[in-house]
Amino acid sequence: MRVITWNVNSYNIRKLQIENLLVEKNPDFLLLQETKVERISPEAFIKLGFYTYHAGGRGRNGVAILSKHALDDVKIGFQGLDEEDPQARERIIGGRWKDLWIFSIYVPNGSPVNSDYFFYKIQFIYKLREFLERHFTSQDRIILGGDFNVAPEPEDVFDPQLLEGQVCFHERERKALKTLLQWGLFDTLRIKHPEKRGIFTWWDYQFSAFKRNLGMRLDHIFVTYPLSKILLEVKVDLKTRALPKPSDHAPLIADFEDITDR
DNA sequence: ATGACTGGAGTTTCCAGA
Repeated sequence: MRVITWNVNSYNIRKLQIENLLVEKNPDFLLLQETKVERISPEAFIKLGFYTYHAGGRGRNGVAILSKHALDDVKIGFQGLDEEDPQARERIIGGRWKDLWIFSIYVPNGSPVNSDYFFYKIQFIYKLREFLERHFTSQDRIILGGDFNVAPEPEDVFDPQLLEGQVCFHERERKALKTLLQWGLFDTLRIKHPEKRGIFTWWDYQFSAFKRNLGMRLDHIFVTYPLSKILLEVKVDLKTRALPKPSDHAPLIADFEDITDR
């Protein structure tokens, strides 16, 4: 079973790259963020053998799951946040296949640091933990994939001294993310690559950042314990980031043993 | 040379991204 998460930075611009990724990488689930559109027409993906689940808005945000398997109990937004903020409905979509729950998540960017938006970002992450507590236990099979807009550790940014206190690497953001993980989630990339530096999923469009590998690891596939035990490999798809007209994020790919009924 | 990017909205320049 293969899961890919990718912040596409505009569905319209990246549509062909998305189709190529489905064909070449053949995932069971492709989680998308920043579709920036209200609607995604499912026809092209049906032809490739994928169901489309999308929650988006005009011009920004937007999350989707392209799935080989029909999802039941599709959830959009979550209680405790979307009453206060309609945008939360464009930031999380999930569904169930057999006893597996899978979510595509786009955490707010939060810039600038210490603005209202920054604290909304922090609150979003804590509310996400409350959402998990309310609906699941850490023994359930759950995959949370997406753009979390937080680099968890100093190893996850190109220059921790330079970036300390900046958005996406601020102490408060990292603490919130740690609290989320402590509910019972495992960072799949670090299970397979515990010590490696310089593994990133986002590079600025400016400053030839990709070529110089000046990036951050902001996109994650987090899973509960039962899935961590059947994890096979995790890697960043650098080839897609190196294409002409790329997203500023690269796809992150996690492979698992096929799940069995239990 | 002291810059340098991309996408969307919507009309010529601003906002957001991270």
